[in-house]
Amino acid sequence: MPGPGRTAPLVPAARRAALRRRLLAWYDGARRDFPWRFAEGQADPYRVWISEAMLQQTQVARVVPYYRLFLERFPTLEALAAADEEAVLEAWSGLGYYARARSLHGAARQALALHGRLPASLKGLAALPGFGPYTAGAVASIAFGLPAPAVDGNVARLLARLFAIDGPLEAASTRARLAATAAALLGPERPGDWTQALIELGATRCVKSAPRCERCPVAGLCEARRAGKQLIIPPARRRPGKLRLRLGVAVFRYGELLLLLRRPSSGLFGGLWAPPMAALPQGVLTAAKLRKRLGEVLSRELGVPVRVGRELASAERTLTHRALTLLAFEATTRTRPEGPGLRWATPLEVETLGTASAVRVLLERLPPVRSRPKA
DNA sequence: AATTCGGGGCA
DNA sequence: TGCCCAGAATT
Repeated sequence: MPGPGRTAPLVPAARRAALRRRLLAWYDGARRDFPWRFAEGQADPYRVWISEAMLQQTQVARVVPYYRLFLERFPTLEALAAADEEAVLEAWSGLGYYARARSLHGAARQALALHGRLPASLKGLAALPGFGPYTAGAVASIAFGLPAPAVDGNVARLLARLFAIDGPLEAASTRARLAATAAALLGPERPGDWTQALIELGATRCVKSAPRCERCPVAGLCEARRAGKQLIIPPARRRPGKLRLRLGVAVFRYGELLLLLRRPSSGLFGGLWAPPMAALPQGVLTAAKLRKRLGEVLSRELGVPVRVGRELASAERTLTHRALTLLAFEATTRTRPEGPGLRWATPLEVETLGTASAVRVLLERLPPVRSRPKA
Protein backbone atom coordinates (compact mmCIF):
# COMPACT_ATOMS: atom_id res chain seq x y z
CA MET A 1 0.00 0.00 0.00
CA PRO A 2 1.51 3.28 -1.06
CA GLY A 3 0.94 5.43 1.99
CA PRO A 4 1.90 9.04 2.45
CA GLY A 5 5.52 9.52 1.58
CA ARG A 6 5.57 6.38 -0.50
CA THR A 7 3.67 7.65 -3.50
CA ALA A 8 5.72 8.59 -6.55
CA PRO A 9 6.85 12.20 -6.29
CA LEU A 10 5.10 14.63 -8.63
CA VAL A 11 8.49 15.42 -10.12
CA PRO A 12 11.27 12.83 -9.78
CA ALA A 13 14.33 14.21 -8.05
CA ALA A 14 16.59 13.62 -11.04
CA ARG A 15 14.26 15.46 -13.37
CA ARG A 16 13.89 18.36 -10.99
CA ALA A 17 17.65 18.62 -10.62
CA ALA A 18 18.18 18.60 -14.39
CA LEU A 19 15.50 21.22 -14.97
CA ARG A 20 16.86 23.49 -12.27
CA ARG A 21 20.45 23.17 -13.38
CA ARG A 22 19.78 23.83 -17.06
CA LEU A 23 17.29 26.59 -16.53
CA LEU A 24 19.39 28.54 -14.02
CA ALA A 25 22.46 28.24 -16.25
CA TRP A 26 20.47 29.47 -19.22
CA TYR A 27 19.11 32.39 -17.19
CA ASP A 28 22.61 33.50 -16.24
CA GLY A 29 23.39 34.02 -19.90
CA ALA A 30 20.05 35.08 -21.30
CA ARG A 31 18.49 37.31 -18.66
CA ARG A 32 17.37 40.68 -19.90
CA ASP A 33 18.12 43.82 -17.96
CA PHE A 34 15.23 45.65 -16.37
CA PRO A 35 15.35 48.53 -13.93
CA TRP A 36 13.75 46.29 -11.28
CA ARG A 37 16.14 43.39 -11.72
CA PHE A 38 18.84 42.71 -9.14
CA ALA A 39 21.48 40.08 -8.48
CA GLU A 40 20.24 37.28 -6.22
CA GLY A 41 20.31 38.42 -2.61
CA GLN A 42 20.63 42.11 -3.46
CA ALA A 43 17.07 42.99 -4.33
CA ASP A 44 15.32 46.09 -3.07
CA PRO A 45 11.98 44.59 -1.95
CA TYR A 46 10.09 47.83 -2.52
CA ARG A 47 11.25 48.05 -6.10
CA VAL A 48 10.50 44.44 -6.79
CA TRP A 49 7.03 44.91 -5.40
CA ILE A 50 6.26 48.00 -7.50
CA SER A 51 7.36 46.18 -10.64
CA GLU A 52 5.22 43.14 -9.86
CA ALA A 53 2.15 45.29 -9.24
CA MET A 54 2.65 47.16 -12.50
CA LEU A 55 3.36 44.02 -14.48
CA GLN A 56 0.02 42.40 -13.61
CA GLN A 57 -1.66 41.89 -16.99
CA THR A 58 0.59 44.56 -18.45
CA GLN A 59 3.41 44.09 -20.91
CA VAL A 60 6.97 44.83 -19.87
CA ALA A 61 7.53 47.48 -22.51
CA ARG A 62 4.59 49.50 -21.26
CA VAL A 63 5.65 49.23 -17.64
CA VAL A 64 9.22 50.51 -17.94
CA PRO A 65 8.48 54.24 -18.31
CA TYR A 66 5.75 54.15 -15.66
CA TYR A 67 8.08 52.32 -13.30
CA ARG A 68 10.84 54.91 -13.66
CA LEU A 69 8.54 57.86 -13.09
CA PHE A 70 6.78 56.15 -10.20
CA LEU A 71 10.06 55.48 -8.37
CA GLU A 72 11.17 59.03 -8.92
CA ARG A 73 7.99 60.23 -7.34
CA PHE A 74 7.69 57.57 -4.62
CA PRO A 75 11.25 56.29 -4.05
CA THR A 76 10.56 54.36 -0.85
CA LEU A 77 7.83 52.51 0.98
CA GLU A 78 7.65 55.42 3.41
CA ALA A 79 7.19 57.94 0.60
CA LEU A 80 4.41 55.88 -0.92
CA ALA A 81 2.63 55.45 2.40
CA ALA A 82 2.84 59.17 3.09
CA ALA A 83 1.37 60.14 -0.28
CA ASP A 84 -2.28 60.81 -1.01
CA GLU A 85 -4.14 58.10 -2.87
CA GLU A 86 -4.90 60.70 -5.49
CA ALA A 87 -1.21 61.28 -6.16
CA VAL A 88 -0.67 57.56 -6.62
CA LEU A 89 -3.53 57.35 -9.11
CA GLU A 90 -2.01 60.30 -10.92
CA ALA A 91 1.23 58.39 -11.37
CA TRP A 92 -0.78 55.36 -12.51
CA SER A 93 -2.85 57.36 -14.97
CA GLY A 94 -2.95 55.57 -18.33
CA LEU A 95 -1.62 52.25 -17.06
CA GLY A 96 -5.05 50.74 -16.45
CA TYR A 97 -6.54 48.44 -13.82
CA TYR A 98 -6.59 51.26 -11.32
CA ALA A 99 -7.55 49.03 -8.41
CA ARG A 100 -3.89 48.02 -8.49
CA ALA A 101 -2.85 51.57 -7.60
CA ARG A 102 -5.35 51.85 -4.78
CA SER A 103 -4.31 48.47 -3.39
CA LEU A 104 -0.66 49.42 -3.67
CA HIS A 105 -1.20 52.53 -1.65
CA GLY A 106 -3.26 50.71 0.97
CA ALA A 107 -0.71 47.92 1.21
CA ALA A 108 2.12 50.40 1.76
CA ARG A 109 0.31 51.93 4.71
CA GLN A 110 -0.73 48.57 6.10
CA ALA A 111 2.75 47.07 5.81
CA LEU A 112 4.34 50.05 7.48
CA ALA A 113 1.80 50.08 10.30
CA LEU A 114 1.94 46.34 10.96
CA HIS A 115 5.57 45.48 10.25
CA GLY A 116 7.48 48.73 9.79
CA ARG A 117 8.49 47.38 6.38
CA LEU A 118 7.37 44.95 3.72
CA PRO A 119 6.89 41.65 5.56
CA ALA A 120 9.51 39.06 4.63
CA SER A 121 7.15 36.10 4.61
CA LEU A 122 4.73 34.59 2.16
CA LYS A 123 1.95 34.76 4.70
CA GLY A 124 2.59 38.38 5.63
CA LEU A 125 2.70 39.43 2.00
CA ALA A 126 -0.40 37.47 1.03
CA ALA A 127 -2.40 39.32 3.67
CA LEU A 128 -1.79 42.69 1.99
CA PRO A 129 -4.24 44.15 -0.52
CA GLY A 130 -3.25 43.53 -4.13
CA PHE A 131 -1.19 40.46 -3.25
CA GLY A 132 -2.74 37.39 -4.83
CA PRO A 133 -1.04 33.99 -5.02
CA TYR A 134 1.26 35.01 -7.84
CA THR A 135 2.44 38.37 -6.52
CA ALA A 136 2.96 37.05 -3.00
CA GLY A 137 5.13 34.24 -4.33
CA ALA A 138 7.01 36.49 -6.72
CA VAL A 139 7.88 39.08 -4.08
CA ALA A 140 8.69 36.42 -1.47
CA SER A 141 11.13 34.70 -3.79
CA ILE A 142 12.57 37.58 -5.82
CA ALA A 143 12.69 40.22 -3.10
CA PHE A 144 13.30 38.08 -0.03
CA GLY A 145 14.97 34.95 -1.35
CA LEU A 146 12.32 32.60 0.00
CA PRO A 147 11.61 29.42 -1.96
CA ALA A 148 8.02 30.20 -2.89
CA PRO A 149 6.15 29.24 -6.05
CA ALA A 150 5.01 32.01 -8.38
CA VAL A 151 2.84 30.93 -11.28
CA ASP A 152 2.00 33.72 -13.69
CA GLY A 153 0.75 33.33 -17.25
CA ASN A 154 4.25 32.61 -18.55
CA VAL A 155 5.00 29.96 -15.95
CA ALA A 156 1.60 28.33 -16.33
CA ARG A 157 2.14 27.93 -20.07
CA LEU A 158 5.70 26.69 -19.60
CA LEU A 159 4.83 24.12 -16.94
CA ALA A 160 1.76 22.97 -18.83
CA ARG A 161 4.02 22.12 -21.76
CA LEU A 162 6.95 20.72 -19.79
CA PHE A 163 4.68 18.31 -17.93
CA ALA A 164 1.99 17.91 -20.59
CA ILE A 165 -0.68 19.24 -18.30
CA ASP A 166 -3.61 19.71 -20.63
CA GLY A 167 -6.91 21.33 -19.90
CA PRO A 168 -7.77 25.02 -19.94
CA LEU A 169 -5.38 27.08 -17.82
CA GLU A 170 -8.25 28.92 -16.20
CA ALA A 171 -9.87 25.73 -14.85
CA ALA A 172 -9.40 25.26 -11.13
CA SER A 173 -8.23 21.66 -11.56
CA THR A 174 -5.50 22.72 -14.01
CA ARG A 175 -4.39 25.56 -11.80
CA ALA A 176 -4.10 23.20 -8.86
CA ARG A 177 -1.90 20.81 -10.82
CA LEU A 178 0.29 23.66 -12.03
CA ALA A 179 0.64 25.03 -8.53
CA ALA A 180 1.61 21.63 -7.16
CA THR A 181 4.15 21.18 -9.95
CA ALA A 182 5.65 24.60 -9.34
CA ALA A 183 5.96 23.80 -5.64
CA ALA A 184 7.59 20.46 -6.42
CA LEU A 185 10.27 22.20 -8.47
CA LEU A 186 11.38 24.51 -5.67
CA GLY A 187 14.79 24.13 -4.13
CA PRO A 188 16.89 25.98 -1.59
CA GLU A 189 19.24 27.53 -4.13
CA ARG A 190 18.69 30.90 -5.82
CA PRO A 191 14.94 31.24 -5.18
CA GLY A 192 14.70 34.65 -6.82
CA ASP A 193 16.59 33.65 -9.92
CA TRP A 194 14.52 30.48 -10.16
CA THR A 195 11.26 32.41 -10.26
CA GLN A 196 12.63 34.86 -12.78
CA ALA A 197 14.19 32.14 -14.92
CA LEU A 198 10.83 30.39 -15.28
CA ILE A 199 9.14 33.65 -16.20
CA GLU A 200 11.93 34.65 -18.56
CA LEU A 201 11.81 31.35 -20.39
CA GLY A 202 8.06 31.60 -20.80
CA ALA A 203 8.31 35.18 -22.00
CA THR A 204 11.14 34.74 -24.49
CA ARG A 205 11.16 31.07 -25.59
CA CYS A 206 8.06 29.18 -24.54
CA VAL A 207 5.78 31.83 -26.02
CA LYS A 208 2.13 31.30 -26.77
CA SER A 209 1.72 30.82 -30.50
CA ALA A 210 5.18 30.05 -31.91
CA PRO A 211 7.37 28.51 -29.18
CA ARG A 212 11.07 28.66 -30.00
CA CYS A 213 11.88 25.13 -28.93
CA GLU A 214 15.13 25.06 -30.89
CA ARG A 215 16.45 27.73 -28.55
CA CYS A 216 14.96 26.31 -25.36
CA PRO A 217 17.40 24.98 -22.78
CA VAL A 218 14.94 22.36 -21.53
CA ALA A 219 13.38 21.29 -24.84
CA GLY A 220 14.82 17.82 -24.29
CA LEU A 221 12.87 17.53 -21.05
CA CYS A 222 9.58 18.78 -22.47
CA GLU A 223 6.74 16.27 -22.62
CA ALA A 224 4.56 18.38 -24.89
CA ARG A 225 7.34 18.64 -27.43
CA ARG A 226 8.08 14.95 -27.27
CA ALA A 227 4.42 14.33 -28.12
CA GLY A 228 4.35 17.10 -30.73
CA LYS A 229 1.72 18.92 -28.68
CA GLN A 230 3.53 22.16 -27.96
CA LEU A 231 1.04 24.07 -30.09
CA ILE A 232 -2.11 22.62 -28.57
CA ILE A 233 -0.98 22.85 -24.94
CA PRO A 234 -2.29 24.96 -23.46
CA PRO A 235 -5.59 25.29 -25.37
CA ALA A 236 -6.67 28.76 -26.43
CA ARG A 237 -8.67 30.52 -23.84
CA ARG A 238 -12.25 31.46 -24.56
CA ARG A 239 -13.28 34.86 -23.37
CA PRO A 240 -16.77 36.18 -22.83
CA GLY A 241 -17.84 38.51 -25.60
CA LYS A 242 -17.39 42.22 -25.27
CA LEU A 243 -20.34 44.20 -24.07
CA ARG A 244 -21.07 47.51 -25.69
CA LEU A 245 -21.25 50.44 -23.37
CA ARG A 246 -22.24 53.90 -24.47
CA LEU A 247 -21.34 56.66 -22.05
CA GLY A 248 -22.70 60.16 -22.13
CA VAL A 249 -20.10 62.60 -20.86
CA ALA A 250 -21.21 66.02 -19.64
CA VAL A 251 -18.95 68.93 -20.46
CA PHE A 252 -19.61 71.74 -18.02
CA ARG A 253 -17.41 74.68 -18.82
CA TYR A 254 -16.91 77.88 -16.94
CA GLY A 255 -14.55 79.91 -19.02
CA GLU A 256 -11.56 77.62 -19.39
CA LEU A 257 -12.48 75.56 -16.35
CA LEU A 258 -13.96 72.09 -16.75
CA LEU A 259 -16.05 70.27 -14.14
CA LEU A 260 -14.56 66.97 -12.96
CA LEU A 261 -15.83 64.48 -10.39
CA ARG A 262 -13.86 61.84 -8.52
CA ARG A 263 -15.32 58.50 -9.46
CA PRO A 264 -16.34 56.01 -6.78
CA SER A 265 -13.51 53.69 -5.87
CA SER A 266 -15.21 50.58 -7.18
CA GLY A 267 -16.11 50.08 -10.80
CA LEU A 268 -14.85 51.47 -14.06
CA PHE A 269 -12.09 54.08 -13.73
CA GLY A 270 -12.46 53.90 -9.95
CA GLY A 271 -10.89 56.76 -8.02
CA LEU A 272 -10.00 58.72 -11.15
CA TRP A 273 -11.17 62.15 -12.17
CA ALA A 274 -13.66 62.43 -15.01
CA PRO A 275 -16.50 64.69 -16.10
CA PRO A 276 -19.93 63.56 -14.92
CA MET A 277 -20.82 60.48 -16.95
CA ALA A 278 -23.81 58.24 -17.34
CA ALA A 279 -24.55 55.09 -19.28
CA LEU A 280 -26.82 55.69 -22.24
CA PRO A 281 -29.35 53.16 -23.53
CA GLN A 282 -28.17 50.92 -26.32
CA GLY A 283 -30.40 50.90 -29.38
CA VAL A 284 -30.75 53.64 -31.94
CA LEU A 285 -32.10 56.70 -30.24
CA THR A 286 -32.52 60.16 -31.56
CA ALA A 287 -30.00 62.70 -30.36
CA ALA A 288 -32.82 64.51 -28.59
CA LYS A 289 -33.74 61.42 -26.58
CA LEU A 290 -30.13 60.77 -25.66
CA ARG A 291 -29.73 64.32 -24.41
CA LYS A 292 -32.92 64.08 -22.42
CA ARG A 293 -31.90 60.81 -20.80
CA LEU A 294 -28.43 62.14 -19.96
CA GLY A 295 -29.95 65.27 -18.48
CA GLU A 296 -32.22 63.24 -16.21
CA VAL A 297 -29.41 61.08 -14.86
CA LEU A 298 -27.04 63.99 -14.34
CA SER A 299 -29.66 66.12 -12.62
CA ARG A 300 -30.21 63.33 -10.15
CA GLU A 301 -26.49 62.82 -9.62
CA LEU A 302 -25.52 66.47 -9.22
CA GLY A 303 -28.63 67.44 -7.31
CA VAL A 304 -29.39 70.41 -9.57
CA PRO A 305 -31.30 70.60 -12.83
CA VAL A 306 -29.00 70.00 -15.79
CA ARG A 307 -29.60 71.07 -19.36
CA VAL A 308 -27.83 69.05 -22.04
CA GLY A 309 -26.92 70.78 -25.28
CA ARG A 310 -25.19 69.80 -28.51
CA GLU A 311 -22.76 66.95 -29.01
CA LEU A 312 -19.15 68.16 -28.87
CA ALA A 313 -17.00 65.11 -29.53
CA SER A 314 -16.93 61.32 -29.46
CA ALA A 315 -14.38 58.56 -28.96
CA GLU A 316 -14.35 54.78 -29.25
CA ARG A 317 -12.12 52.60 -27.08
CA THR A 318 -11.95 48.86 -26.86
CA LEU A 319 -11.13 47.31 -23.50
CA THR A 320 -10.66 43.64 -22.82
CA HIS A 321 -14.26 43.00 -21.93
CA ARG A 322 -16.02 46.05 -23.20
CA ALA A 323 -16.43 48.26 -26.26
CA LEU A 324 -16.78 51.83 -25.10
CA THR A 325 -18.36 54.70 -26.97
CA LEU A 326 -17.98 58.03 -25.26
CA LEU A 327 -20.17 60.89 -26.36
CA ALA A 328 -19.42 64.35 -25.02
CA PHE A 329 -22.28 66.81 -24.72
CA GLU A 330 -22.32 70.44 -23.75
CA ALA A 331 -24.05 70.77 -20.39
CA THR A 332 -25.16 73.68 -18.24
CA THR A 333 -26.79 74.33 -14.89
CA ARG A 334 -28.32 77.46 -13.52
CA THR A 335 -26.36 77.22 -10.27
CA ARG A 336 -22.73 76.17 -10.40
CA PRO A 337 -22.25 72.77 -8.71
CA GLU A 338 -19.76 72.72 -5.85
CA GLY A 339 -18.82 70.21 -3.22
CA PRO A 340 -16.33 67.59 -2.11
CA GLY A 341 -15.10 65.19 -4.76
CA LEU A 342 -15.80 67.82 -7.35
CA ARG A 343 -13.48 70.34 -8.90
CA TRP A 344 -13.29 72.92 -11.62
CA ALA A 345 -10.05 72.10 -13.39
CA THR A 346 -7.83 74.26 -15.53
CA PRO A 347 -6.59 72.77 -18.81
CA LEU A 348 -3.23 72.11 -17.17
CA GLU A 349 -4.90 70.28 -14.27
CA VAL A 350 -6.95 68.19 -16.67
CA GLU A 351 -3.67 67.03 -18.18
CA THR A 352 -1.94 66.22 -14.90
CA LEU A 353 -4.75 64.77 -12.79
CA GLY A 354 -5.34 61.04 -12.64
CA THR A 355 -7.66 60.30 -15.54
CA ALA A 356 -8.40 57.30 -17.73
CA SER A 357 -6.96 57.19 -21.24
CA ALA A 358 -10.40 56.91 -22.78
CA VAL A 359 -11.54 60.07 -21.02
CA ARG A 360 -8.32 61.84 -21.88
CA VAL A 361 -8.73 61.07 -25.57
CA LEU A 362 -12.29 62.36 -25.53
CA LEU A 363 -11.34 65.59 -23.77
CA GLU A 364 -8.55 66.22 -26.25
CA ARG A 365 -11.13 66.14 -29.00
CA LEU A 366 -13.30 68.87 -27.52
CA PRO A 367 -13.48 71.99 -29.63
CA PRO A 368 -11.28 74.72 -28.15
CA VAL A 369 -12.90 77.16 -25.80
CA ARG A 370 -13.39 80.56 -27.35
CA SER A 371 -12.49 83.41 -25.08
CA ARG A 372 -15.65 84.83 -23.65
CA PRO A 373 -16.96 87.89 -25.41
CA LYS A 374 -16.34 91.05 -23.43
CA ALA A 375 -19.32 92.61 -21.78
C1' DA B 1 -16.94 29.28 -11.59
C1' DA B 2 -17.81 33.58 -13.75
C1' DT B 3 -17.30 38.61 -13.95
C1' DT B 4 -15.11 42.80 -13.62
C1' DC B 5 -11.38 45.80 -14.28
C1' DG B 6 -7.43 49.21 -19.00
C1' DG B 7 -4.96 49.78 -22.41
C1' DG B 8 -2.00 49.08 -26.21
C1' DG B 9 0.42 46.08 -29.55
C1' DC B 10 0.23 42.76 -32.93
C1' DA B 11 -0.86 38.49 -36.06
C1' DT C 1 -10.82 42.55 -35.31
C1' DG C 2 -9.39 39.00 -31.68
C1' DC C 3 -6.10 37.75 -28.50
C1' DC C 4 -2.68 38.48 -25.21
C1' DC C 5 -0.19 40.47 -21.33
C1' DA C 6 4.90 39.01 -14.54
C1' DG C 7 -3.61 38.85 -11.88
C1' DA C 8 -6.64 40.16 -8.03
C1' DA C 9 -11.04 40.99 -6.04
C1' DT C 10 -15.76 40.40 -6.12
C1' DT C 11 -20.01 38.02 -6.92
